[in-house]
Amino acid sequence: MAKGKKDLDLSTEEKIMEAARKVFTEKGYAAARTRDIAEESGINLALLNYYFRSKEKLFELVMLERVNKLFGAIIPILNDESSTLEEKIEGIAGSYIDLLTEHPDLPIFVLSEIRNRPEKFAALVNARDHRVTKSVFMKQLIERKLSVSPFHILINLLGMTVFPFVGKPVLSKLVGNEAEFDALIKQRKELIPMWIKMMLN
Amino acid sequence: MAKGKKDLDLSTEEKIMEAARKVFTEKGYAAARTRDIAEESGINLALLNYYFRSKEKLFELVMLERVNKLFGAIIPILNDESSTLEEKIEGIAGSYIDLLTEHPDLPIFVLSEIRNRPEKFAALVNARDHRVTKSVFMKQLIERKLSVSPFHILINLLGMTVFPFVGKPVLSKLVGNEAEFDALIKQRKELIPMWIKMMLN
DNA sequence: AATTTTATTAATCAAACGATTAAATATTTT
DNA sequence: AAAATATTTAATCGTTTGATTAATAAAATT
Repeated sequence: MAKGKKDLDLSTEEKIMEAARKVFTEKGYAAARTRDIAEESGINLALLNYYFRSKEKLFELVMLERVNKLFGAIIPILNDESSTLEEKIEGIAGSYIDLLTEHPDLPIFVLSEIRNRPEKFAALVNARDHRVTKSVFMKQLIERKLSVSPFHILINLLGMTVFPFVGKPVLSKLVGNEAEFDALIKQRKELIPMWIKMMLN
Repeated sequence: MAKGKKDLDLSTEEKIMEAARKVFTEKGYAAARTRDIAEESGINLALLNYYFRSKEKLFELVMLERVNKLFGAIIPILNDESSTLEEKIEGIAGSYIDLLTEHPDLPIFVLSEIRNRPEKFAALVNARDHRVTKSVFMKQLIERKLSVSPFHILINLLGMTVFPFVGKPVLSKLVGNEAEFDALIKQRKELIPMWIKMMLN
């Protein structure tokens, strides 16, 4: 075996990954130090390079996970052949709000890292591109013969759903405290589909 | 005079500020190097510290500018005593889209820096807090006796307006190219007020 | 049991980076 | 014009940071 791991003891390797997820997501690539990750996972600094070759490589793995998580939450819904347009709208708002309630800084992490180094991460997005653009969801929108581009509806759905999390550091203070803000967000699981459906006429 | 500048030749100081705006906004605080800023402004590295004491202090100035720009675009509109609710909605969508078309990475810059160091920048937001919360706009929303919290309307308005810029690196690829995406955004100046007004009933 | 491979540690390297210093040049004040 | 102050430069200092190395411990293989 090339490297005698991966059978049972993902232990050390997985401890590093877990710490990497946390530190990278909290601070972003540039501000995260390999020593932070080592300390967070309770391992020796050299082990990070032993298992992952470099900070950069480790980050790429974390980034890939995050992008997959972000796209993975909607792509299956967008492409479900058996659900109606309305059901998809409910599904997207619902599952995204659930996901982002658990991982509130997922979108801002991914978006700001992509913006910091677009060349590097363009491929990550492009690879998942068509599964949105040519989705059943988009076809169903087109069938409705809207007076505006279907992309507007998609942008509105994502904007109303995701933006509260992106703007959370600012918005939660406006609303009051974080608990009140979270309560508002929970309400939006049902409100957003209602508003979006209004736009379909 | 304590320091013999600020009469005519803001030249050097302003050259550094200009470069700092660009480099910080492009890369974020952590990834921006003082040497980048020096090179970008064509000055000697030591001048940065001579004029601004430290990278940190220089950044604080840039950050303050950015936050002011972001809030400054809506606070006057939110608090205009003479305009109707509907006019304010049109004004916010319009002026924000204009501002962000010129400075597309303003929101993601501010939001990600606040998220990276919330303690440091909490005060910046708090100071401008009440001018949103207790704005004429919010009062006008309350008068409408909506079935949902007025904050939902504010979040929707900001979400639909700002999110396209936050998500631009991803969304513009979905839509096609950047030009098409910009065209869509331009349409939204009139569409967003229409959608928001629908929500007021 | 001996040997080879894998895992882990402490120490350290080299480059990057923010910051400072001391000297030189320019500008302002007297 | 001389003196004082402000501006600019080149060189360099001290840390931080990603990465490596050499030695050791543990595990797997023979």
